[in-house]
Amino acid sequence: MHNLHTIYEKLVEFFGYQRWWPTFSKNKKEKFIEICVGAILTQNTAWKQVETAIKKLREKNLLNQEKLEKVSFAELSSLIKNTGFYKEKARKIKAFINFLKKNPYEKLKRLKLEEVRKKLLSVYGIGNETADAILLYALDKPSFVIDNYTKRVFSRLLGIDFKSYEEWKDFFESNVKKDTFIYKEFHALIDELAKNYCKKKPICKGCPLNDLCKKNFK
DNA sequence: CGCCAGGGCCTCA
DNA sequence: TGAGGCCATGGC
Repeated sequence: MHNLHTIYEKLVEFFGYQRWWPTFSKNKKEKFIEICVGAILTQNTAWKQVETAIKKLREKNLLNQEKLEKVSFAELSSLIKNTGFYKEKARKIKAFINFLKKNPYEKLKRLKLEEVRKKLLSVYGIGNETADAILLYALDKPSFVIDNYTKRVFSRLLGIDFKSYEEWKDFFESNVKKDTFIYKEFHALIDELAKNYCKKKPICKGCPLNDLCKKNFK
């Protein structure tokens, strides 16, 4: 049993609450769509690129189910071009919108986490991380999100290295209090640490977790 | 110029 | 079930 809460609290103290997922939309359903689309667009892509693409979609008033269904593949892919893998991502967004026709927001909110997770994973372009991001940030269900940043930070920090996504997820879910707010913040804070300090080439000077880190790069 | 970014699918052992 | 190739643009 690792006390991950000590790490969590140090991160909160250092970076402050992150209030993820960052969105422009205020309307509840638009926000839902924006988070899901953003989760697809950010696959292996810097968030900065996603912001500009989301802004373009928003300016064209495309951030709703009906419009995203109608918009042509060519227009959609051109609007998200800057995020890379743009044809793949346009296809993925279309697949997700199609999924929503049979599984609207209200239904997903009502269903149990595991049931929704299984459904999401069956959609083209939604893998483990994207599914968990949608569950946690778009549907407010306590599903811990594992990304490459999480693996990098914690393999250095604790000297652990699990093989599968499920093992990583289980590790966090069995060692962190099952709380949607904490799951959201913890993941966001891990990413913040990874972007600013625990980079591929780590910058250990000034890292808030220096005294806890096994690697202790100097 | 090369490396990297809030992954996932497909193929092939 | 795991490793490797592929998708691709933009920031630094």
